[in-house]
Amino acid sequence: MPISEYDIEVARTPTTSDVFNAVAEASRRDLLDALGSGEATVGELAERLGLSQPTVSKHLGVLRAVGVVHVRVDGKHRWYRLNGPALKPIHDWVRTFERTWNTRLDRLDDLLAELQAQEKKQS
Amino acid sequence: MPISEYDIEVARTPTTSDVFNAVAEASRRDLLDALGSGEATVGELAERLGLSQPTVSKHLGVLRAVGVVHVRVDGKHRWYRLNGPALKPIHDWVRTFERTWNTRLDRLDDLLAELQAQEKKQS
DNA sequence: TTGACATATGCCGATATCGGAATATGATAT
DNA sequence: ATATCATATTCCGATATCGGCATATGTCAA
Repeated sequence: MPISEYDIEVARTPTTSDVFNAVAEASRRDLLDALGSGEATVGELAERLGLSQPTVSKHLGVLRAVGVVHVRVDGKHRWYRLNGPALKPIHDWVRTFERTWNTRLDRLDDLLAELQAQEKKQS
Repeated sequence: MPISEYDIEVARTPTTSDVFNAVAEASRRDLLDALGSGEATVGELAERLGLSQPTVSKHLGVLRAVGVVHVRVDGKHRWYRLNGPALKPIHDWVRTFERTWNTRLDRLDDLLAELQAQEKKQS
């Protein structure tokens, strides 16, 4: 009996369904961290993180599917770069729980400390 | 040939391995959102979210395993409550990318808006 | 003790994951 | 045209997921 394409069974949620799932894997978080310092090539990332090339390509594929990285093709190289804003949904969600570990004043402290650090840098 | 207990194969990362994995599932995020307004019972949560009782119990089990919820036993009821600080690792990680979508001034705006909202509430 | 209620647990089928190995695709240089 | 380098894709085995359903555990009340 042919299975209808209409009744899809959702067992595990695909990693490409949203950013939360994509980022659940530690290696993928490592990749994003590595891309924080700028564009990088698949080979570079593989060496830096000690992962095989296919593994890195696959992980980048997932990250690309949810839009958290972009690619720039350059000859036989592919430069991957971070697309931070795609992570905002996570930030926004977790932020609603911030009050449970931080008071408003704590956050003000954080902000001031940061401004000071910035001032130092620019002087 | 008997398989040694020492060579465990890690295919998919278990949802109980860390908070990131636990929170990857949308239903579990919904549960945490629901618990944001205070303690709740398994039955209450099941009805509020339109999930079956076993499903809720299992999800809460995962959330409890990573410490993001705590339980209080009360007769035949079990009151689950949020343990926000367990979400901090997520916040801390995603925060390092905040600069990619928010400028310092944007965040100052956010803070001020929040303080105003708070003032309104207390007046 | 028996029964009703609240929750946890076990088993199942369908499915998706992850890394490894092999191979395909694609671009550049000779 | 061919060899080489960089990356993507496919197939595989082992494993974990998720919801449904049935059932076990545990608590209170009559």
